[in-house]
Amino acid sequence: MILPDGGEKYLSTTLFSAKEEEKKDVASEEQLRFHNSLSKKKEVFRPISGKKVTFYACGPTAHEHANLSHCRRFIVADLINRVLESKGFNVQFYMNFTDLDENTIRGAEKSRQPLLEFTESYIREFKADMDALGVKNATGFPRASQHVEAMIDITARLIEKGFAYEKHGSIYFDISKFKRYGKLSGIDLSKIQVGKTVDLDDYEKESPVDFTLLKRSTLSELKQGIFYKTEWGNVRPGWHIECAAMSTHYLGETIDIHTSGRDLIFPHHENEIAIAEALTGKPLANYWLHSEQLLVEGKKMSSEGGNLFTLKDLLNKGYNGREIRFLLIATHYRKPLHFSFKKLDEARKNLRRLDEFTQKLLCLPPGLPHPKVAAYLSDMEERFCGALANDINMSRALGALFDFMKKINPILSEGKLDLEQKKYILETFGKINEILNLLKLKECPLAPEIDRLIKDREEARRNKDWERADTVRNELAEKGFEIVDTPKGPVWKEREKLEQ
RNA sequence: GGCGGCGUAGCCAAGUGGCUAAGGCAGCGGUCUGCAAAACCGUUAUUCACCGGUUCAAAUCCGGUCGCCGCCUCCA
Repeated sequence: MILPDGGEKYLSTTLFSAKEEEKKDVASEEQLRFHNSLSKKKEVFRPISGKKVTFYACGPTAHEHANLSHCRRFIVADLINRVLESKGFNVQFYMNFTDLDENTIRGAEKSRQPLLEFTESYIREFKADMDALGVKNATGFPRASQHVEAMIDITARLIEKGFAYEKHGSIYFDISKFKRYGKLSGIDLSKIQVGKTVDLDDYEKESPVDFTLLKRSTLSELKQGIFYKTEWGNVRPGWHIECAAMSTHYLGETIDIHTSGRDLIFPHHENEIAIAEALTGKPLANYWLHSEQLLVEGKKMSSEGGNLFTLKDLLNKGYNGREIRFLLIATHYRKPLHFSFKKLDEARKNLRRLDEFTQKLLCLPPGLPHPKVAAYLSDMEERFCGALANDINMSRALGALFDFMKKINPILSEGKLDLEQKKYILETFGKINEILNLLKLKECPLAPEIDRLIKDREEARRNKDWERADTVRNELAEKGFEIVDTPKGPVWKEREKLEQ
C-alpha cells in the first residue's frame, strides 16, 4: 500500500500505535510491567518521553516518627525507583513533605516550638530513618510550606473555571462539577455513608462530599503567624491541593508514575486527580501504584490501637535497618504485610544466610573452574530481573537468589570456583544489589594484626596446639571477628555493627 | 449500606488457566569438625477456606457460602 504522505499520518494514529503496543507486549518478557490502580490491570510501562520517567510519591507529614506503615510505603517507592533505574530510565523522583497542616500546626503548638523548627526536626529524623532503611534519596523533597503561592494560584483558577467556591472565608472544591470523580477509587458518591468518619458540623460546605482547598485561618493560627493573605482572607492550604500543586510544579501536568499506600486512594488521590484534571483537562498520572497495608495481628497499626511500631522502636530493640528492609521487601507490595517479631527474626536469619554465602565467596581462595557456574548465574539473573520487571515480584526474585546459593554452596565448599567465576558472581551480585541494597559485597581488607592472628591460629592448628588456637580465637572474638573453619580454610566474619 | 483486598504446608510466602504448586523459617535425618559454634546437603502440600459450575485441563475463570481486614471527604 502506498500512501500519498508516505503513511506518516497513519503511523501516528492511536489505532496503529495500540496495535504496535500489543505486539510489543507479547514480544518481550523483559519489559517492565506495573499493576495500574486506574485500570486494575498489569500494564506494560511506557513513559511519556523516551528514557525519562517522572515519578512522584506522597511523602510523610512532619509531625511524628516514621512507623512501619510509612516505612513500607517509602521502601516500595524506593524499589520502584531502583527498578526503573536498573532498566536504564532517567528517573525524576520527587517526594513531598507535608509540613503545613492541622497535625503539624497542632504539634508545634503543643511542643511550644515555631512551626518551621518543629517540622524541620521531624524532616531530619525522617531522612535519617530512610538512610537506615537503605532508601535512596529522591531527586527533590519539596515542602508544602514553600509552595503556597502555587496552591493559591490553582485555587483562583479553579474558582474561575467554576470548580470551586468560597464560603465564609474557606474555598471548597465542588465535586458535582467534576463528572469523572471516582475513576480511581470506583466510589459511587450516591452510595457512600457521608459523615461516617467526619463530623460535618465542623464544615460549612455546600455539599458534604466537597473538600477543602483553602481553609480559613483559625484564631490560634493567626496568633502564631501561620496564615497566608489572599483575596478571600487569611487561609492555609488543605492537604489534597498541596500534593497536586507540588507534583505538577516539579514534574508537569501529567506525570508517569504516582505512588503511595492504598489507604490514600480515597479521598486523597481522588481529590488530587479532581484538582489537577479540572485544571488542565489532562490526566494527573498515567500509572498509579499503591502498596498494600501493613498489619499487626491482623489489624491496622495505629496509636489508638496500641499496636504502633516506629522504626526507632525496632532499632532500639536491636534490629538494624537492613533487617527491617529485608522484612518489608520480602512480601509482594500489593499484598497485605503482617508484621511480627517472629518474621523479623526470620529476616535476620535469611540475611545471615546471604552474608554467609557472600563472605565465603570473598574469603575463600579460588580454585579450579566449575563447568556449570556460568549457566546457574545467568539463569538466576534472568529469573531475578524477570520477576522484578513483572510488577516488582520481589518474593520471586529472592527465591531465585536463594536457589542459586543452594546450587553454588557445594561448589564453593569443594573449591571448584576459579577467579574469573568468582569475579563474575560478584559482578552480578553487585548489579542485583543496586535494587536489593541488602548484600554485603565489600571486600574489606583485613587489618594486618587481624590477618596476623588468623595466620597464627592456623599455624597453631597445624601443630595441633589447640590451647593456643583457642586463645587466638578468643582474642579475635574480642576484636569483633568470628572465625568459621571450613575444609578449604578459615572464613572470617566481622561482628555486625548496629546500623542506626 | 457502598467500594476494595485477603484466605496456598506447623509458620511465613510466590504462583492467577496446562511442565515436578518457587523460596524462606521451624522440625526430622545426614555430612563436615581438635573442640566449639556455625555452615552445608537431603526431607516435609495428590492439594490451594468451603460448595457448585465452565473447560480436554482450575489454586488460577464464573456463581454462591464462610472467616478476616481496609477505605467511605478529620488528619496524613
